[in-house]
Amino acid sequence: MKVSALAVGGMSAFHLSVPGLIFGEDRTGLGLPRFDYALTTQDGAPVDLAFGLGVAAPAGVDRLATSDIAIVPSWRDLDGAVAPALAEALRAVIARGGRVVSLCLGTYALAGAGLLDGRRATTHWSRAEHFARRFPKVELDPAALYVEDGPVLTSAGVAAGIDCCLHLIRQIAGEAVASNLARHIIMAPHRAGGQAQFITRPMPADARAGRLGAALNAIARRAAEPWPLDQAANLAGLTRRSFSRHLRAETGLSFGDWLAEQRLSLAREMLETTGLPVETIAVAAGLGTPTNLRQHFARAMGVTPSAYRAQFAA
DNA sequence: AGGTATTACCGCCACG
DNA sequence: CCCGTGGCGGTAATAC
Repeated sequence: MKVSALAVGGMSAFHLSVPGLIFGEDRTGLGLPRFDYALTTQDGAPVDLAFGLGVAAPAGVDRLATSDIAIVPSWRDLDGAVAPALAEALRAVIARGGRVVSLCLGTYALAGAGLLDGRRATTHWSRAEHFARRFPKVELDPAALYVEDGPVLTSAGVAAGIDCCLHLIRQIAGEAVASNLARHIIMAPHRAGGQAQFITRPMPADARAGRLGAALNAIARRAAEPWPLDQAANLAGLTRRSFSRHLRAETGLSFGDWLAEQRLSLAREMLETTGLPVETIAVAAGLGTPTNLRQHFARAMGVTPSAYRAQFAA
């Protein structure tokens, strides 16, 4: 699978590193496929990034155009037009059945290329107002971590960009592999796209640090069991009020939503890797009844469990 | 597909 | 005073 990221002059190397972290390194040991990953620039010439870093030997837009996944990790000229060659390359990716992904301000490039007209998208919150004014035809969701609409996937700040790339990995290689990779790069197991750009900590240090993090890990590991709020709070050594508050500050979610997310993750994994009936999976994932499972699936994923299974198998 | 019982959520405020 | 905490309780959501 061919994956390319576009570097533009003056951008931060940090943004540009995100796709490389996910697609550029050999992660076959974690169950990922081997990606053919490369950096590109618009004219194929080297560019200088911010802070004295640079890209020495990039490929050109033709490489971008023929990729399965084309990623634009940032963008600099927020008021200028997108070069026709780049716009054409991005459109070509979609025309060939590939996917175009933006991180952070990269959404400007996709919008400028006309890829987002009539579609839902997100970008960094600090530019939401400006973006909305410039691209009124784009349905901007300034609060989301990432938004998927057809072949186009857009995301918020850098940390959300990692969530977004993990989302791609989940679609490519499945829930188990994606969680594995998330653990490996010390991210929270996975944050759903819909919520919470405005959390206090973009890189959730809940990764095994602190009482809250430790408790959440323990609960996530046994998410299928019943977890009354008081019991969960107790495990963290907090009152229910403080527990709820900290959890929201950390993840942007209420405990109920957070727990449902963990259970959905279990359910997805079982749908992907087993042939068990939906009823069994609902019980085994802690979601109780198939009706309940279907409801959560519809809300979070927009598909029924069986459709998800079929889609994943394909 | 609707009704009910249970639980969670979160604004508010007093406290240290 | 500032700020995190913990309890209260009306309202909302959830599960079945």
